[in-house]
Amino acid sequence: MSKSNNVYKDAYNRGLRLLDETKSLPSEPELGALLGVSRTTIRTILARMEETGLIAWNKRSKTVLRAPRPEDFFPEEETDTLSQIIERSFMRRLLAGGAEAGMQINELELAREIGVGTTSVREFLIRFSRFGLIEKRRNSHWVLKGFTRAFALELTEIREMFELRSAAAFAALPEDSPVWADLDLLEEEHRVLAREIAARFNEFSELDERFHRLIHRASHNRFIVDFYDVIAMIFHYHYQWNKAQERERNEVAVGEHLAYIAALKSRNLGKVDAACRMHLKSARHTLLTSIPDRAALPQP
Amino acid sequence: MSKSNNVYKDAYNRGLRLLDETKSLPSEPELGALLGVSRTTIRTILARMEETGLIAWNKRSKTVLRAPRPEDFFPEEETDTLSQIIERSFMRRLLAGGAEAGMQINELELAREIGVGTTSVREFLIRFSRFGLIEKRRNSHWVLKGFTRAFALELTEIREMFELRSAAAFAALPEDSPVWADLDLLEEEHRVLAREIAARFNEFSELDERFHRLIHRASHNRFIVDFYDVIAMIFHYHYQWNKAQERERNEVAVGEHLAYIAALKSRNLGKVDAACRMHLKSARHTLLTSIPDRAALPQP
DNA sequence: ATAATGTCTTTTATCGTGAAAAAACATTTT
DNA sequence: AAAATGTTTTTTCACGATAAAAGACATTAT
Repeated sequence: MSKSNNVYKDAYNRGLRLLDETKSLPSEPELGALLGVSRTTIRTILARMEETGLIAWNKRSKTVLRAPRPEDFFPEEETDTLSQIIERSFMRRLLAGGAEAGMQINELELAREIGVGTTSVREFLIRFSRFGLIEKRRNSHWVLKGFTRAFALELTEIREMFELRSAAAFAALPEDSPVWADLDLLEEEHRVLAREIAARFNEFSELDERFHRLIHRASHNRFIVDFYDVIAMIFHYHYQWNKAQERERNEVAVGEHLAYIAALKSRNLGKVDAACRMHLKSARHTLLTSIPDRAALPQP
Repeated sequence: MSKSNNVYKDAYNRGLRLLDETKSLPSEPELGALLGVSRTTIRTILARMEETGLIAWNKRSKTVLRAPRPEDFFPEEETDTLSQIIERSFMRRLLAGGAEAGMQINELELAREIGVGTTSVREFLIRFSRFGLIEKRRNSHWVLKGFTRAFALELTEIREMFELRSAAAFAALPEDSPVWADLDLLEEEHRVLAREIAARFNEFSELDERFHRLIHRASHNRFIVDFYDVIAMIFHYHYQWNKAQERERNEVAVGEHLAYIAALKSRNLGKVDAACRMHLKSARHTLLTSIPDRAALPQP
């Protein structure tokens, strides 16, 4: 079982949704661009669609025969990347408690437990190491540094530094920059969400990420932009884990975002700075209150 | 050839140097701690030392029989880690020119060219990606972003942000912090180097790194400390590549460091800020002048 | 002539395997 | 009893192999 065909399965599922919209499918290169996969994969998808009677396929003509049924879709869990699977397992262990700082991480054990090869686990750990939560001992095991208060403080310190700078850069962008239109769109989405917050508060975190990424992009600095990956990752798992007062928190945050957006649109650096600080302060507070305040272990 | 024994060879070479100093070697665990390897490796080393008549080994007694000769050492190139080998090859290609931004990086080709397995190359590229010079296209090749002017500017922007903050944190450290002693030692090393700069200017870059790392450590922020790896890596290869006016540049830098150290010792935040800015400005200038100013490619 | 399809080649992603190195356990020595 | 040595087990590192996916080339249709 050297490589799973999740790319094909995921693209196939997304391809099924196209069938609802049209009577016939576009050309293979076009489909490839649409689904973000190569023609090779597209042809495998088309072959199966033909086989299951979804389309009639003859060279250029790809006529839709019937609408896809639920059973046509591949199961969700078969469409995940290996690294997604590993990440989820790893984070579950990490957040499930019992993951004390200083603990050793065993590649082989992890691989066996998840049921994958060691190579994939190694590569995951290397990628993951940039989040600052684990560290490699040369020629030996990884060490867990722990999702501690210190970690959260270090993370938010950088976040604040970067975001204040990005926000200032954003406000200084010329009138005709396309980001202002993006910001308007985001503002509208925020307003809609604010109105229906009671029912849709759990949609906030996705909006949050898009908003902050837009701002960070104004820095035109790859290190700042990339650092948002660390924040996004932490917040993603943090929110899965800590649902306390989620609605209230998100409601407050939406309000802060709107104030922040207004400040940006005013192009008044003082106001931008104040609104940004205000929001980051409460984001930090939220993160910190959710971390159990156990003493950090001494560094070995 | 599944794994080279470079750990053993490197530790063996370092172990040989111990023979000059004593008549008999310490216990196995002690040797392990000294050379930073496991007892298993120590025993392999001792076995060979016995075989080649360097020591007489019987349980606890490890008597030195003769001084090591040049031919006792393993060749330098056999002591390198695979990742060092790959890094060197990769950077040579990157700096040797012909490495335009936007160029594709082929794992298989790299592996074949260097004569290693693909896994090692993949792992290297993943680790290397945090330097911001390459980027992965999902399920496909890596893309070289290029060692461009933009890169240097983004790098130095972060560097300046981080170092100003670290320097301020450093100056605010209490009198009894051990860092002041470290700083005194470094200051003395700088003075010695300044005196003999004509002959020893090439020793500066190592001192430079130690100095800046000491300052960054005062931030107590893992992201700041880790970021220095990016800077160190860039400067390391940059200096190998660009030897123009090396002596003059280093002479100036030593002077700036001494002023910077004096400012830190004064604990006057204004002075620290000024000295730090002054030094970082000339560091940035040095880096920028060495980069050919070819137009950056449009992002795809 | 351009753009699609059909076919073949190359590259990436992942695994199992085996030697190097670390770590754990058992035994001996001081 | 503590610390060393001797022995065994486990883990890390790196490779070659193989299926999935991408990409390149050849052919055909508009």
